[in-house]
Amino acid sequence: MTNEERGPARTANSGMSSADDQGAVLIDLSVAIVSLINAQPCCRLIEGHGHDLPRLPFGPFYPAQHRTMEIGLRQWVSEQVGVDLGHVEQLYTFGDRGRNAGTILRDHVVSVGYLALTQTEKTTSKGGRWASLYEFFPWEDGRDGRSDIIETILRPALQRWLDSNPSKAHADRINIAFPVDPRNWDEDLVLERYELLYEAAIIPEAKSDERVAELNIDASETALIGQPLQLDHRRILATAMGRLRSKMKYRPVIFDLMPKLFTLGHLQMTAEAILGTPLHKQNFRRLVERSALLESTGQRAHARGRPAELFRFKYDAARERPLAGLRIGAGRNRQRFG
Amino acid sequence: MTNEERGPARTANSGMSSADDQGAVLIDLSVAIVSLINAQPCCRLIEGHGHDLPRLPFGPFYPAQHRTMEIGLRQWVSEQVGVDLGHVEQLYTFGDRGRNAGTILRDHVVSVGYLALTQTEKTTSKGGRWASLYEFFPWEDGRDGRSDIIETILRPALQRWLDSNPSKAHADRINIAFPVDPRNWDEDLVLERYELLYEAAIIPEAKSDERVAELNIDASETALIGQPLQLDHRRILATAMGRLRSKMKYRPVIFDLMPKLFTLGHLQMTAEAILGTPLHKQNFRRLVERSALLESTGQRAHARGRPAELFRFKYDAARERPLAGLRIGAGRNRQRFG
DNA sequence: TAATATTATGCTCATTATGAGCATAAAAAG
DNA sequence: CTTTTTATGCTCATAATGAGCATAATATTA
Repeated sequence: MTNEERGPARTANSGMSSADDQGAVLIDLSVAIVSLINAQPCCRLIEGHGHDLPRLPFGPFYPAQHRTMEIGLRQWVSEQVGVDLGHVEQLYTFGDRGRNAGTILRDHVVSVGYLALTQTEKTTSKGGRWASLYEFFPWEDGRDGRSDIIETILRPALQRWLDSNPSKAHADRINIAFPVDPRNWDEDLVLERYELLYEAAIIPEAKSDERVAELNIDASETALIGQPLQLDHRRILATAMGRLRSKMKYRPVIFDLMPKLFTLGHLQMTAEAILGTPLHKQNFRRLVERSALLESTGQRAHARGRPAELFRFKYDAARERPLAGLRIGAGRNRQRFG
Repeated sequence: MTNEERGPARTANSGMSSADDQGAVLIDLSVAIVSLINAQPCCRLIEGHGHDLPRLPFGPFYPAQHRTMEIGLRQWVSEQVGVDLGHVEQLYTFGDRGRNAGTILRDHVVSVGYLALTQTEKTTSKGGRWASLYEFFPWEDGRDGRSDIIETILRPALQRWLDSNPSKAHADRINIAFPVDPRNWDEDLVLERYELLYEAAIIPEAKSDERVAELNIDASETALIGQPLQLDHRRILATAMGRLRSKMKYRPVIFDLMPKLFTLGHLQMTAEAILGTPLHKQNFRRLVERSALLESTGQRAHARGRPAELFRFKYDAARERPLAGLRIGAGRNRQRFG
């Protein structure tokens, strides 16, 4: 009879918080709080002090105090960051030792990453500040055409990496993450792109990894490829951004970023900001109308140009079928920038 | 200056495994190992002893020994269960205290759930046995028409729950999870259905929850709505099944369940077994051919009927675009059972 | 051996979803 | 009053999808 068949002995008998238990671990909850500010998708950031880089808000999870991790998360975010969260979603649990090497964190910390959406008006702005997601991933913003740094910095650096270590698998990954034909760009692959750049030692955080010797990029170029963060927070942010982009297409989560009343133009601007890609206005309108997720108020918004109708998110419809989001770009490849 | 701004003090100074640290936690890795056996999607199960229910394989994570959780998982699964895993994917981290109440587990255990795919031939079958997923979720198998127990047992019980606690939100959830028109059945919603039945106190495991008073269903019917598992393992299994069904549609993970050579009929049977729904044979063939994920060997398989061509998974194609899976049922509602 | 059952494969057809663009409307800005 | 700007309505070609008809090639069995 193996130990497995008996069940995990350590949990079945006495206590488990004895100091010499080799499995004892602390749990941190890290959260990417995303909101839309001035047409930029932003996240909440806590300033670093001294030599420390900025970081995401994170706090400990005390299982004795909170029935679930999400409850704990909502509470300390509300208290310490001053933000009331809308949609909250668990992303991934990082137990990777290498990524914390050489930092303030000792071993045995596992961090659970979360994505949270909020609307800026619901914020009282206690701890930290808002920063655009594209400060960390400049190559992800393709609203005004694909960023130059892809061709001028990233692709050459990736090529150097590939040359020093030729492999068909690596070449394929580069072609998927950063396709030569921009029509094949897949905006969901935020994490895949980040991990590729990390593995290729282009991202400065890779220096902390025990498996990486030295960076594959000049110090002068480092500033151009995005703001680094503490620990693996930039990775968590990449996970959050990828998940949000992907989820937007089949669940109506975007409305957690919108105010009560909004125009279709505003909604489209929000979608474009998150996806980092321009959308065809008439088709976007058709999509939204067909989704039946909105209801029109009689009112109209006056800004520039022709006044637009003000819509409201139809909560009932959302509950009836949370299945249908805005299926943006679900189908064939569209032609972008034309 | 709040504690948040300073950074988590407890991680910044001395040790963290002191016995009186209120945040110390043990981490268990639980895994749904899925394989296809006799046209049934199965998972590896460890028998319970005495009063214990069967359970999923799970083992402790020792951060000092394994660089990542996945490495730790693969190792003890290989040693203790005797299975070499193919695709491995983290599902969710459960820190929910309520779900463990009244069980052998004390507080402060957080379990990280995994989905793993394997091919039965790679198994040496040390610990445990294989059990069909549909033993735990009989309502999910719609290959031969939607199961009777939906109408005879589940819907009446859900209705009783709704009556005792009327709410539009609950009514909507029922309609989404168990739509009256079978064409609206969404096979991905495995977890949503399980959680609904759990909340409605139809699933026996709900008895262990500190928030649930008594079951909403006769003891005589309990046996018909699936085998219960220890702790929250049935929930993990539901998460795994939902994730697998959903992922199959955009990533070629199904090939981790297939042998080297297979016919299109075999592939379709596998897809149907996982999805729990019949598929149109000619259209399935068209889909697979268009995906360009397969390459034909010259060989043919002789069984009953006309011999079928044997195919092989084209590993290169997969690497070149792991983006395209078998987009089964990605589009409009198909007519099932006609 | 001939008929039948069974599985595989090729092909058509109608419908819908999607990408793209033309044209017009209604306001603000100059 | 003209220009600019944003909103909105509509068409068209093409690709994807659901459904089914027809035929091929084998095993099974009467």
